[in-house]
Order: sequence, then structure tokens, then C-alpha cells
Amino acid sequence: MQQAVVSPIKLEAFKVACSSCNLRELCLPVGLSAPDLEQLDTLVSTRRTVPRGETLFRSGDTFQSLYAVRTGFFKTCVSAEDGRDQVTGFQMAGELLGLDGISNDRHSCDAVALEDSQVCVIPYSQLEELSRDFTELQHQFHKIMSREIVRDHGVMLLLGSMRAEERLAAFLLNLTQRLQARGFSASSLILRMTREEIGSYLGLKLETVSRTFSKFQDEGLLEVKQRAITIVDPAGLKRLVNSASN
Amino acid sequence: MQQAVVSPIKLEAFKVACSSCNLRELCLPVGLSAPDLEQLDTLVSTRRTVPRGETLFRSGDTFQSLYAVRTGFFKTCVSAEDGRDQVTGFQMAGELLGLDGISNDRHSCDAVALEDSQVCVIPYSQLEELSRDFTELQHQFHKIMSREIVRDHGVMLLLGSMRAEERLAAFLLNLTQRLQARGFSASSLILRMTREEIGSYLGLKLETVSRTFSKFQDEGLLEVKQRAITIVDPAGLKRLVNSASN
DNA sequence: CGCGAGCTTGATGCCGATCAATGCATGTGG
DNA sequence: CCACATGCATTGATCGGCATCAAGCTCGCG
Repeated sequence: MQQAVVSPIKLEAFKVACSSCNLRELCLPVGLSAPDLEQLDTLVSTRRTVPRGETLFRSGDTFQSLYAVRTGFFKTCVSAEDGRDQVTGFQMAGELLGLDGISNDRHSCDAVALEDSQVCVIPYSQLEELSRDFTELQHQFHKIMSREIVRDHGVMLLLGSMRAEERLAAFLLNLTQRLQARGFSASSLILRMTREEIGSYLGLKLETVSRTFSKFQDEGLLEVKQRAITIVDPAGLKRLVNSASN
Repeated sequence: MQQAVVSPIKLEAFKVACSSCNLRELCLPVGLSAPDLEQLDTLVSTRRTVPRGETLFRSGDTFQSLYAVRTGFFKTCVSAEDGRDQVTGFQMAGELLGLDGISNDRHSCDAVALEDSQVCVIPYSQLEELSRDFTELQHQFHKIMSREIVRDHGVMLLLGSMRAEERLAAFLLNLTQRLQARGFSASSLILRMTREEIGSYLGLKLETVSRTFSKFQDEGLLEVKQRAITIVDPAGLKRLVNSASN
């Protein structure tokens, strides 16, 4: 990913355990006490590598596990029968993938790696079992599901009532905020996704995304060099998002 | 609600228990075995009446309970700082409200009754407790949360990539399908919400909703008399949703 | 070095927003 | 019981933001 304050490369030096993972403050283990954490280590024992462009799972696949992004970057997308598809989210280190699968025992979206990535495999039936004995884990898991619902509602607000500039501004602020929580710069980032994928997520065409980037640059809000973005005026972006158009 | 095959009024004759509630096939108890169901009865002991126009909870309220709609009809909406707001869903009998609150111990949306309604109160901490001992209940609860996530993704697809006609057609088909599952007619319904609320949900202005209703009527797909809708050509509506515009 | 995927930019057109007026149903007070 | 107010819905006229179509451009890579 970007230039990290704590290099993600070093992660590999730690042993394969949630209790010693430096993502534990961002991932499933948030807030767990030591004994609970130890139990989680027994649960999450395998990893999976997903090269850029490959899918972690596809719509229709039988659901067995959740996945925590360890390194890398993913998109999830749903598609209609007619082939249209919609990016429903972008996931980075510490974020969970696969929650959609619980409802039907089948996944209902595709998860695609946007760069070479690694995930921790969390067998779902074992997670349910473990969360019966460890209430903190249970509670934490529920919170994560609920957070996803709240996030989705935010995206609906964006798609339903914001204009192109507001959407892109909100998107950039959200991305940088999440990157910052992971020790990356708040002001510069490399986009892992294409203009088309951003457009799909934001309900815009890729040309509109491109034009809006250019406009932001002209207005001195950003510097844009293809996928390298520098945020020059974060306050200006925030103003864009919060000021009603109507 | 609409003319019911099984009148909701009669529900009041049954005792206050999930195990004898005629919504149990649609609500939290789906698929629970007898012993689990009996436990659920101990959990859900109180009801709450919400008159039309009143809120069940508001964004910012502390979260304590989930609510299962027993009779009536709700909308949920989120709002941005600037006052814009977005309807994120409409809930009818058997559907759960309040899942958004788990993430933060505060609700992040408003739930408003669109007609005089009654909900069953499900104290959340007790639900967590109970679901530790009853794995079916645990699993069912997880499924419901996951289903909400999947539903939200569907709405994103709608908001991000469909045109006005497709959105309204999809909305109507979804409504009638849910009503049908509750024993109501598949072809005629009374809308409980205004054009403006439909528009907010679908990311359209109320005039557009109204015009689209009129258009559907002209094309012989619907009959529209204010809030009374009759679906004349369901196949035609489905064709609208599934045929890609691009 | 040249190819191709992805990005930018321009010209044009259309869908849905906006503004505005009228119609319709419900309810309330004279 | 009618008159009028109020909230919601319909319909028309116009406008504007974003989509669409169409070239070029950039950069990484074989």
C-alpha cells in the first residue's frame, strides 16, 4: 500500500496470531481481553494469498468463512441479471469480507483483490461456536455487522442525495480517514482502483469522476497525477460534503 | 394495512408470545425448534404502540432494544449534518428495526411509524445472552443482520445504476412480494408512504415519482389512484427491471 | 518502440431536477 | 353542512448536471 509509518511488510515477521497482529486494534479482536484473544488465535490459523485481479469469492459460492484483510486492498461488487454491476465497497487492512454470505449460506457478491493481498481465514461455524463462550467476541462481531449496515446507509445517503462533487469529496475523505487510522498519511494516497471502479461505487460514469478530479485540481483542493492524489485543502473538501446543495 | 387474508386485528386475541404469534414464520423465530421458541417467549414480553407519525427511536438515542414490527408500517431515515435526509428502508410486519444501534450503542437513524403501529420490544443484551445458549437463535439472528446487508447492497445497485422507471418498478415489485409473503394480494396495494418518501428512498424527486406512476398507468402497467395501486401487468414491470438500459 | 489499458478532455444530448400552477382528498370550525 | 385550509399529488415548462460519444493522451510493459 502507501508509504506506511509502520511498514506492512514487517507484519510477516510476527507469528500467525491475532494476539500479536498489529492490526488487532482495527480488526475483529478490537477490545478483546487477553483470554478471549488467545481463543481467537485458535480460530484464525490459516491465511490465503490473493493476487491482484483474482477473486477471493464470487457471488454464488458457498459460504464457509469470513476473511479479514491482512495486507492489500479489495473491492466488493454485486451484479444484476442484466450484467450491470455496482461496486458496494472497498476494503483495506483490518476490514472484514464475506458478511453477505451468512444470510443464505452463499455469497451474494464478488470480492476482488485490487492489489496482491493476503487475508486471514475465519471459519464461520467456528466463529459462531467460539462467540457462544466468549461474550466479548460475540459482542464485537455483532458490532462489526452493525457497522457495515450503518456504513451502507451512509452510502445510500450519498447515492440518493449528493451531487458528483460531493460524492467524490466524501469518498476521498473517507479513504484518507481509514488510511490514517492505519498509520498512513492523511494527505497523500495512491488509489488502488480505476476511475471506472470509483464511478461504479459513487454512481457516476468514469468521465465524470475524471472531470471532477480535474475540477478539484483546478480549484486547488487536490493534486492529481493519475492515481496519485495529494489533498491540498482538506477543509475545502469537507466544506463541499457538508454544505447542502439545496 | 391492506385487506388481509388473516386480519391483523385478530392477532390481539393470541397471547403475547412468539411461539403463538402468526408472524413467527417471517420474524426472528423463523426455523427455531420448540424449546428455543419457548425461550424466546421469555425474552419478548413487552410491546410498544407507536401512533402514525411518531418515532420509535431517533438518531442519537441510546440503543437498548431491537424491535420487531407486529402491525403497521415504518420508515427509517438517516440525515446528514446539512439537513438532507435519505429514507433507507420501509419495514412491515415481521421485520426488525434497530440493528444500526448495535455498532455504537446509539441509534444512527430515525424510525418513524407511517401508520398506527405496534412493535415487540427485544432487549438486546438479553438477546445476546440467550443466543449464547441457543445456537439456532444465534444463527438466525446473524442471518437477519446479514440479510440486511445484502438488502442494502441491492439498494446501492438500484441507486447507483438504475433509471427512474427501473427504480420505481423494482420498488413496487419488492413491496408486493413482501406483502404477498404476509398474505396480502400480489396485485393491489395501498401505499403507506408519500411520493416524497418514495422519492427519497429511490433517489428521485417526488415529481419524478408521480410522473413515473402516471407513465406506468398510461402504458397499462398499473392503475394508480393516489395511494391505491393496482398492478395490471407484473411481467411488464419485471421486464423493466431486468432489461439493461445500457 | 509500439501496443493497450486507463485517463483526460471536448461536444452534444437527454433524463430528471426545478419552478410553478392546479387538482384532489381530508378535516375543522363557523 | 358548507367554506376554507392544509397536505399531498399531478402536470406542464424550462433548465442543468451528468451521460454519452468521440478523440487524443499517458504510462507501463512486452
